[in-house]
Formats: sequence, C-alpha cells, structure tokens
Amino acid sequence: MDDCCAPVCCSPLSDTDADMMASRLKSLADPTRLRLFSLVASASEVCACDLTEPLGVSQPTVSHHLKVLTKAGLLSREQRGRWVYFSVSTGALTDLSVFLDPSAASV
Amino acid sequence: MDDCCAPVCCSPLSDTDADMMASRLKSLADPTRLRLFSLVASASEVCACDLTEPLGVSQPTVSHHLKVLTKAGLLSREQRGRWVYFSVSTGALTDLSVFLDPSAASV
DNA sequence: AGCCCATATAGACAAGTGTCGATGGATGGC
DNA sequence: GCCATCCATCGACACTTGTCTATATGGGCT
Repeated sequence: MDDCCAPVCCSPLSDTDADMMASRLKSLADPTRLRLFSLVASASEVCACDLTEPLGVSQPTVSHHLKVLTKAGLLSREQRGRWVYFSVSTGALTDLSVFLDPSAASV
Repeated sequence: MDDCCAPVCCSPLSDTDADMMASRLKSLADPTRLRLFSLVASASEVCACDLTEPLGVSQPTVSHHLKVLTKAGLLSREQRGRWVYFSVSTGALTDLSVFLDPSAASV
C-alpha cells in the first residue's frame, strides 16, 4: 500500500511514479483481463480452471492474464495441490481507486 | 456519468461493459499520457503549447495524446483563437475511481 | 514407477500503439 | 495580402501485446 504516489489530480507525476501507475492501469486496460478480474472479484475465490470457459479464450491465455494481474499486485495466488486459486488483493485496487479519485486532491 | 457500469468487484462484467471500461483505462495506461493528464489536472487549465516542453516529446505526440484523452472523455477541449486549452472533466474520472473502488461493491 | 490432469512456458504471428518528421489548416497580426 | 504561430493530420517505423498451438512442469493418484 505504501508504494503508491499522490493522487493524479494533486500534483504532476514524476517519471518513476508515472511508469509505476501506468503499468498498474495497463494490467486492467484489456477487455479480457478486466472480465477475468471481475470474475475473480465477484467471487471470493476462483480456481483458474473455472475461468477458461466463461472467458472463451484458451487456457494459456488465461494463465498469461492471471500472471499479469498477479505481477501487478491486483490478484493474489495460492496453490492447493494441482489447483491454483486466485483472489483480489484489495489494497492494490484501493490504491488505484484513490489515485484516480478527483476529490482526493483536496485532502 | 450515466454511461458507467457497476463496480468491477460487484458483478461479472458483460463484454460490452468490459470493452468500454478497458478503453477508458487504456487511455490512462501510458506513462507519457498519464504525466500529461497529471499536468492538466494539477493546474485548472492548460494550453496545449505549454505541454510539449515538460513532457519532452514532440508536438504531434502531445496532440495525439490529448486527442486520446479527450475522446475518452477525460479531458475537455476549448479553443480560444489559435490556442487550445484543456481541463479535466471530473465526471469521467470519478466514474473510473468508483468503478475500481472495492468498497463500492458492498453498497 | 507410471499416468492424469491442471497449470506454466516457449515460440510464433497478427494487430495495435507510441513516436517521429513532414505537411496541412486555421487564426490573428503586420 | 502575406506571414508567423499554434494545432491537427499523414505516413512510416519500431516496439509491444494478445492470442494461439505445442510442449514442459509438477502435483496427486493407483
């Protein structure tokens, strides 16, 4: 949670902060990945094997997107036996939301 | 403001909503564009001619990014004589912030 | 051991995108 | 009218990215 900068409306971003926040936003800026994230977020926890069918993409593609979201800190991964379960890590999502919130600038 | 769907944590996104929100997120998911947006947001209003230098990119590139952000509804454009001024349209940004807010799901 | 099955990785390919230089369009001043 | 200035568009290019098929990895079962 600490690795987050001031809200975007508050002050001009440094190059470093812009790179960081843009890469987080980029991880959500794809329709398939956003649907995937929404599926995980709506449930409390989802097995990777249950995502391929509703998304309508191949298993490697799902695996790829899960990796991107996990690396961005938006999903947390937990392996149980042969299965892998994912859940949203709320902190990173809150960071993004606050980062974009226009009213956060006046605080 | 009405053309916004339920928060991402609330329910699985439809294809249409995912496309829409992903394209909005994509417009902010570039370091240069995010810095540009931050520059405009930090000031109340900015002339396009004052953006080229602090961003360190060419004038056509600035123009391109401004167009992307304006088309996404995140910036509003106003021409005065030869100059063009930009300011953030807060509504679209609030939409995005609420869309990502994890606590909005329980409302 | 050997076999399934869920997931990850590798490699390839088409499509998208950020950037530039060059040029066009429009507005205001001389 | 003519020129200077600001902005938009065009065309091109390198790079990124989303997707696939094929294959590897790795855990649990008999």
